[in-house]
Amino acid sequence: MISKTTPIKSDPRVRRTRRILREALISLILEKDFASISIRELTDRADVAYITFFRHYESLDALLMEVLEEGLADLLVHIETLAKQSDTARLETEGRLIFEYIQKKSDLFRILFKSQSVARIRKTVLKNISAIFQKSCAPLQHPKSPIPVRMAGNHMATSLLALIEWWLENKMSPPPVQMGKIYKRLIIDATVGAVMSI
Amino acid sequence: MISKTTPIKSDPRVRRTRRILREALISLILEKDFASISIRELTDRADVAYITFFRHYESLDALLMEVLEEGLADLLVHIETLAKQSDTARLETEGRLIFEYIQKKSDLFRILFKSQSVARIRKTVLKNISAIFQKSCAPLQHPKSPIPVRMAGNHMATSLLALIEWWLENKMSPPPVQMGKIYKRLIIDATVGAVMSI
DNA sequence: CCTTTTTGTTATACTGTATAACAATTGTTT
DNA sequence: AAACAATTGTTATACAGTATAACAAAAAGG
Repeated sequence: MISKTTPIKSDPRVRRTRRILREALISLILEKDFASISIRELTDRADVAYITFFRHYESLDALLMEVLEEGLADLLVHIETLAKQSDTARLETEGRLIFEYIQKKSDLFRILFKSQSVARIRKTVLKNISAIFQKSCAPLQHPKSPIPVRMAGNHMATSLLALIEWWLENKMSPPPVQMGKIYKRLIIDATVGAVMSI
Repeated sequence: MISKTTPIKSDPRVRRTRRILREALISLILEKDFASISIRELTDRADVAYITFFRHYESLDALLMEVLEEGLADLLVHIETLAKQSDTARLETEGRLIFEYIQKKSDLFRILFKSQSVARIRKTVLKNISAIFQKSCAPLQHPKSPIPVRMAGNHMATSLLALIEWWLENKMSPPPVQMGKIYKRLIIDATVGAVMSI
């Protein structure tokens, strides 16, 4: 039996099968809703035996998780470097880089927002982003502010994800340059302003 | 056969059955995840014949929809009266009323946020709230603002829902009075400020 | 009290998940 | 190149959950 928790295997057959299954799921999920996809449908698309799926993944959810985690990991890196900026010009540039990155991997982000069944994964991403913002927000906080730091972090994180989702639904317009500016004003400046005063 | 699209029926047996099914779903959904609830489980809990469910609803989704729509309708009314306010004092009071209302119907809102399968319903609620904010935001908008009105409305709506969700997860603390103030500053003032300038 | 409607009981078809046993194929090692 | 090990494919089967049909029992309304 193959370990279902260890995706890294030296056997080329295993790597091939897992890759084919991932690709098949992505192609299916961009066509129809995740909840309506069956394992049989997936293995047919992947041209792989039905039972082979179970030899690698516990469920479709687990496969989807692998697909998303694979691609979403470095979004956090982008946001982290961005959150550390305090210089206005650099803040806008880093904001632009985020939206350019999303543009490049838009298929993946569409899946993250479209699928109704990835709420759990989305929540994990949210928690990570929120933690990053909290760190950069804490020193700016007014000591008597009525807004808790955790709340401010959550506000910025959810706002960013919502902005990204809105942008994807609107055919990625306006372009990243302008989105960088909007991001700075609507999320960073606005929240920091609300948090700095009493 | 009973019409599945007309919930209002004079027959007391029908009203009773539908009410029992709604209550059974609520009690189940507060115990476990919606996705893991089967129709058999529901009818057992409701002490109703299995087939009776299909005589009234097309799917568990449809039943959940009815449960949520029933209770969420007047949240929109609250938000609408709130969005029309421009007076600072009244804005905070109306904000407080929203969170007091959520406190009263917290079970319902927990379901809205908890269930992974209600993304569609949540999206409908979001669209409605967004439309309300857009209307009240449009006249304040600077003509040369880089932020589209639809984006601002979406930002305020998602922020409000995220704030409510965060609040429920944090045992409804701080109390509604303070949440009203936070709402005003973090969502209304911050967004209006971002939208008014160039 | 009699008719209509709803609900319950039982049986059945169907879809999708999950696993087992064994054959066929592919990769690795000597 | 041959031998061995691991993976994949084929076929069969058990099982849970959805969905419907036919008929009996119960409840509602005139």
